Amino acid sequence: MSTALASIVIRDAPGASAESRQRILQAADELGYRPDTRARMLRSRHSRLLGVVFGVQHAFHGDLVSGLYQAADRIGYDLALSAVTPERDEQQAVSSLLQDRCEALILLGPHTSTPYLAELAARLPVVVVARAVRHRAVDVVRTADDEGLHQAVDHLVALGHRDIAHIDGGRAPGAADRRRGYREALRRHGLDARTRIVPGGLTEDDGAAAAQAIVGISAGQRPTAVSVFNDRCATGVLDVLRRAGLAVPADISVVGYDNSRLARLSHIDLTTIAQDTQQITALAITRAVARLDGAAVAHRELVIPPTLVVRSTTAAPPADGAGQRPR
Amino acid sequence: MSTALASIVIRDAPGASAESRQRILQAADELGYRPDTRARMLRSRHSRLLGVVFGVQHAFHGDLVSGLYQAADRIGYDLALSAVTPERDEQQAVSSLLQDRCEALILLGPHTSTPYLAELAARLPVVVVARAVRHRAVDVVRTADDEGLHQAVDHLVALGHRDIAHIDGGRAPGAADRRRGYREALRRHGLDARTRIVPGGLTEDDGAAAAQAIVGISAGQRPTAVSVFNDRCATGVLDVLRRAGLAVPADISVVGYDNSRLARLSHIDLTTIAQDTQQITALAITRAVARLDGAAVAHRELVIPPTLVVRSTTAAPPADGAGQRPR
DNA sequence: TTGAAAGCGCTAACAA
DNA sequence: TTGTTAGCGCTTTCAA
Repeated sequence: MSTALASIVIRDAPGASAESRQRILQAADELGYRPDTRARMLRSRHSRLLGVVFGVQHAFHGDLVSGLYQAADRIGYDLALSAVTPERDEQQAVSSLLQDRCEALILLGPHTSTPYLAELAARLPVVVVARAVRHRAVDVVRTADDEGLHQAVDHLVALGHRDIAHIDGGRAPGAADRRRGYREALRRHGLDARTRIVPGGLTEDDGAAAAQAIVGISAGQRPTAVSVFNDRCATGVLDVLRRAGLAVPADISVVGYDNSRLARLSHIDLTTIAQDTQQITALAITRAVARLDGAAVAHRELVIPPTLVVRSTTAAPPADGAGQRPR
Repeated sequence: MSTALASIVIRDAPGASAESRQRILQAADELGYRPDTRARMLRSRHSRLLGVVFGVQHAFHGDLVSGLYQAADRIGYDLALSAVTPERDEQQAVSSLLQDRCEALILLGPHTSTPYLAELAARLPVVVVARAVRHRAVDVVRTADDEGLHQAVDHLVALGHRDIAHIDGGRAPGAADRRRGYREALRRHGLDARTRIVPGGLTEDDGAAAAQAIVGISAGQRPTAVSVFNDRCATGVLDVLRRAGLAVPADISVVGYDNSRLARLSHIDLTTIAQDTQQITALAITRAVARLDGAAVAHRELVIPPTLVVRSTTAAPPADGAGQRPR
């Protein structure tokens, strides 16, 4: 039995008889043989390894990573994870993946500059997830965030709300699109004049601060509904509103964004906009592999529609119209 | 210039003149040379790579991963991350790391059986973090969880509480020790008779359910303080208590565990027991490397004392002694 | 269908 | 201090 023949069998490649196959497989099993990934990669210039950069603190990235593992597994690719932490920035995370000889990079909600991403994309295929990037060399898979806010606003308007505020995400990936979606939706409903954007952010604390501002508004002037940048921020909002004695949704409705595990918790039970993580992750993997295979790609940017998930933080505005005219 | 000389310079190994050093470094820079980690590992039988298995949904694991990166970086080791997700179990996570030819494994709060861990430890050094494992081949770095609950109970007793319940973590890593610590501390204060353990778990939902049970107790019988398995579970508890109209800490005090980012949020501001993640991660890395170097190890298990962090969810019990006698 | 031989990019041992 | 040589464990020709 030559090593070459063994190689064929182990890789499940064509060109070995059924008999040899069985014998080699059995021997391998007895010896506890494990192919050495490094040697294999060294020789075959083809690692079947996709690098993923994610934020270790982001619950939503966790959901994406789960989906990526599944999608990669289905087509026989492996994932190399590299975390962004408070002390480890995206460039460090990327550079460790490059050393691992990944074939392509998948970046979750990266904050790095477009020029840097472009430079990276010149070296290997780069797929950015959950953030818009305007550069012809960078592939993007993201949710139609403007559409998400249309749905949120439409839902609230259908419930009877006229005074809807938006707590935004500042410079976070996706924030600009969501802000724009909010503005457009209000305009479509002829509510432009009531546009109110409250500075927020990604975290619970950002939401808490924004909610303080809203609580500070006199009852007659206060919005009857708030759409919030993301679920995490929305939980901060919920907490502050309730502690200030405002009932949700009786006094004020709240809509989140992401449909993260947080939103699904029974005691939070947040109405939110769900990003289709299964599809997003599947497309990200497919796209990365398509680039590796040199396949032609029709659309550089894949924009996935989100869906509204109604839970218990939205309802009709107070019957006395507390939010619309002074009592 | 031979490749061997170049190798010496690139690795920053002794044995090259300052002049060659500079010339080679400059040439490498111009060519955009990056050493191929795989080839390097293949040759040197020594990957300087430590495998880490973590739960992608665990905020606390995120903190640990951050610390591990820092500690590994300091001694020139790299980390290979492998996530446990709802669809990817620990064994899968481990086996992908083995293929990557990691030199040692660091497992964060693993749920796998001791026999499996032992089998693993027979192949390469295994350091388990944040869970007790009784096996001579497996190293452990963990917090003195019983001590943590002593501190929580001591703090509450010092504030004047006599009726203190514990919402436990079931079969989660560390839960048994915390339960025991709670029991011991009550006994030490002569409060054995008031021992009350409420079934809980790791998640917000588990906490919410446990809190419902507490809310259901008639006011006179209700504990005036609760220590909770972890911060995540405690946030569920807080939410349900407050919604039921119980003020925290005025009516009831709550202590969490972990000092995770969650506890530090301004609107939660949870009194909690801090695990020393910096020290735990540093020791985990040190220990793994010590095993690789074949160093003698005095104590297989490193148990780190936690510290109490007092925030705003604990205070003296209600003046009317509502929790101690029927009104 | 099988085996022999070459070599992926690097490092280690040795010789010059 | 530098260069030569061999080989890590695998895959890939190519010839038998």
